[in-house]
Amino acid sequence: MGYAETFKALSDPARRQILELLKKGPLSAGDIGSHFDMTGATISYHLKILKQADLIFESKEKNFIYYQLNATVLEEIMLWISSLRGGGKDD
Amino acid sequence: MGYAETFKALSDPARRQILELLKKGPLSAGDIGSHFDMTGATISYHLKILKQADLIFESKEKNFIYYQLNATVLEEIMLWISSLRGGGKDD
DNA sequence: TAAGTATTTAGAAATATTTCTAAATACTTA
DNA sequence: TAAGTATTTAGAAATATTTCTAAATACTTA
Repeated sequence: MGYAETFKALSDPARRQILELLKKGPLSAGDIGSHFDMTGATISYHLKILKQADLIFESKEKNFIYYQLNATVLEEIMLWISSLRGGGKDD
Repeated sequence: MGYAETFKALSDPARRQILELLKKGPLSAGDIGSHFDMTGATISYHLKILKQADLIFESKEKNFIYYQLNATVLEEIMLWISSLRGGGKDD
């Protein structure tokens, strides 16, 4: 909720990479963490930022928490950027 | 040069507003500043960030420095976001 | 219930960001 | 050249961000 939150979330390389991983499908926090050289606590922090920006959502299953990409907010960002470029038009 | 720089630049409300002002055409640093409740030095700082992110460029004329929007980087950002949503497709 | 696995939360330390004031630069015109 | 206008740079202070370690929570299964 709010462009600042979204852009700030997207400004970190680790968080962008998390989104790219999630593009292929849901992953648990642990799975995500295995791709990074960071502690689980730090991964958890980044996931929280992404969650707060509504860029991902979670679903709990058994002992895991699975994270998924949420495309809705990305659309809004695209619209904002579009309006900047063309004044709302095509190009 | 680099998504981090671009998204970081876009994460600040004042900087986004500067881009929106610039959408209508070039403005001097002073003109831009008149829209904000900040010192000229702070405006200058934000302009530097936007410049470094290649979101704007400047042209000197007389005693003024005029700033203009640079749409090129916005395209790149749009592509990155697009690839996240659809894997490169339409939706 | 007890022990184990997955993840988050709390708190601290290091670093980055934002803003200001004061001074410096750059250019214009009298 | 001198004085004025526009803008940036330097340095400091306040705040925010990122990362860690240690502890807490939540759930599962023996």
